[in-house]
Amino acid sequence: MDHSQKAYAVAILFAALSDRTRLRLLNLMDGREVCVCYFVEILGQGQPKISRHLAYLRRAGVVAARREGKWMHYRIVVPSHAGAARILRETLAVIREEKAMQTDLARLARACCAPQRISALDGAPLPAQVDAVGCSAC
Amino acid sequence: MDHSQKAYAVAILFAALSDRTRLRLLNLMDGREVCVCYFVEILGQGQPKISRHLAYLRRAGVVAARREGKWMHYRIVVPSHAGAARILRETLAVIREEKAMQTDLARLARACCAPQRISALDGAPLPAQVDAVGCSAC
DNA sequence: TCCTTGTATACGTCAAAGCAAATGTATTCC
DNA sequence: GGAATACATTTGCTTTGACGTATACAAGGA
Repeated sequence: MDHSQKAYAVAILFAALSDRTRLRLLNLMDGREVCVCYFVEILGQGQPKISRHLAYLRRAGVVAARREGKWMHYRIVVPSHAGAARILRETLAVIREEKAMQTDLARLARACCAPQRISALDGAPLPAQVDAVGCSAC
Repeated sequence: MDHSQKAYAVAILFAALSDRTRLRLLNLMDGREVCVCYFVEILGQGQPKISRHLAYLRRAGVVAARREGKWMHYRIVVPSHAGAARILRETLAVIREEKAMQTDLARLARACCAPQRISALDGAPLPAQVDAVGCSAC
């Protein structure tokens, strides 16, 4: 889906960013490609709920998914609308400063150190650093 | 209402910004204090609709209202949450570049030149420049 | 006091979006 | 091939929000 030419691009981005769970997901994906099972573990919320919010972000063109065997990896994509890209970058910087978001990241880091100690993550691919790129589908 | 201490401050701001009409209103208020009747005239939408969106922005702590006789003036207030303030500033800068937003501003400028030629604006107080300030109620 | 004007809110309707629980699908392991 | 795993989607329900219409409120003038 490409909202770049629409005058509504900015409003659509804001709708995607107007939910706490989605902001937490984006914070975890900031600079990383993360497997769904990590989101479920870190946020401590049901898998269907996580999946629904990821689908919302995907429809809004804010994240992209990649399949690797049975695992799905999500990463942030830079919106093709330049203004939306600026706002997203600023947003990520702002939420990074929140205590709760730092807690999420700390939990992610800790889980990555010993994923085999968390049964749900045993065998799952580790989050990997990525550089922000545009969506290949756009 | 003070959202500054809530972890939800950013999500609440985004909800306020996720509507096209509200973005247009904010764009018109950028640097100006504007009377409701001008919004109705420039956007060409029903007065209750405008009023409801202004109330939404007020509840979200993004704008403040001031009464002058029977006229109500609205202006942007800088959110007390520092991150929200940054995002709002960035947002205003982004939408300012949109063609449609510039058209709105041009219509506002033209209406201000000869308000007496537009019956709905005859006698109404002109928009006046303001500098962005915090909400006095906070 | 009544009337007009400017603005706000209430009401009813409709669509979107949130959640939990259940079900479906794709992939891997044995 | 069959079970198990990892996600996605559907279902049913509730909440939220956008809209138009109608009405209430507030201020100023007759």
